[in-house]
Amino acid sequence: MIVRFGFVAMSMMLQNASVSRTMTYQQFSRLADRGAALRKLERIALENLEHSLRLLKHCVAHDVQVYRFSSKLIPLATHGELNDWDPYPALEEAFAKVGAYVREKKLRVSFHPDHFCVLNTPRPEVLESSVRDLEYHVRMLEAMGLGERTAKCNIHVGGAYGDKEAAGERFVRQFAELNERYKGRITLENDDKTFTAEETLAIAELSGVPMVLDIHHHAVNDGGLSQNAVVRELWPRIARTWETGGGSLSGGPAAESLPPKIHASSPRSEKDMRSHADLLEPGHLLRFLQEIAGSVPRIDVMLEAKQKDAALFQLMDELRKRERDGGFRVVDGASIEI
DNA sequence: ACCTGTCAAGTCTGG
DNA sequence: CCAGACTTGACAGGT
Repeated sequence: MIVRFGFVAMSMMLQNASVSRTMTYQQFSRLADRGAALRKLERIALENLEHSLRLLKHCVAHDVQVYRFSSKLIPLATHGELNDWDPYPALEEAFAKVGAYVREKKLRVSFHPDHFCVLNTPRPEVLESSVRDLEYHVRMLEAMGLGERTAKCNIHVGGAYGDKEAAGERFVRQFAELNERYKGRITLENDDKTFTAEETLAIAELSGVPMVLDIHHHAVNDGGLSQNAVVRELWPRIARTWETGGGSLSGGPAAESLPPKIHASSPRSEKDMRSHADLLEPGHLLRFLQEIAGSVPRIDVMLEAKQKDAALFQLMDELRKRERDGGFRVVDGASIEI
């Protein structure tokens, strides 16, 4: 099984390469000339896109093929007071350039809309803004020219609202009502407080979307399910959610589908088990990979460590040291065979 | 140059 | 019903 490692958004190694530069709404609204203010937002977005391309080149230079874009590429993009603003004429070229590079280098990229995108909310106005947030992310992938088979938006199920079962059912119901354009883009990830891996998987299966297993979230929110049971009972089903490439309605030939993806991070400390540590302690991840090694030919691991790319390269250093008797082979700067 | 409170957005808890 | 925590990178305004 080939394991590729990736990281999230920013680099701790490149200087002056922020991919999340922004402007507060208060600052925006203070500018007298609204047109000029919008041009300023567009210039910030262009800078974020240029830096994203720099990040991708940095990835390629170090064999990294898995990368998650920042969600903050276009500042204030989904703000209610800016509904009339279309930033794309100014950004089309920059997005196309990023997308062309992704395709040329065959990178696997994604977005992770954050906790404001809650598709299982009981509040209509929150659902509406969640769909707007989804539209924002999907539109960026489309502007990059990346198809739904390869470029996804990963989200969580959402809140429990005092009745987790009903909340899960509401996700399935409200997801089913979404435009096909969004459905084919979504992957679902278990979270660290509410929806466990088992619960998330059931919802992902009903919705026909791939599931991203976060093994750190599972460790702190396992719902009483042992690590063994995850490997034996859950993993084969999780792997199956990836076989159609996402969405039973939009499923295509398996050859076009993505390898399963998991998230890995280490707890910050014994007292603070949920927060992410600076680096990844490889023991837990290696044991998990070892146990599922026969199940799929490829898997991608998104590292969610505070030190981002630096943590990935530190991990690879560590893996090179353990290679001899670790039961795996280091393939290149960002992948192993296990 | 550096530090601190704040940021558009949601949910949960505790008062 | 409302304030504060949660969480994150970066801004904004101060020294």
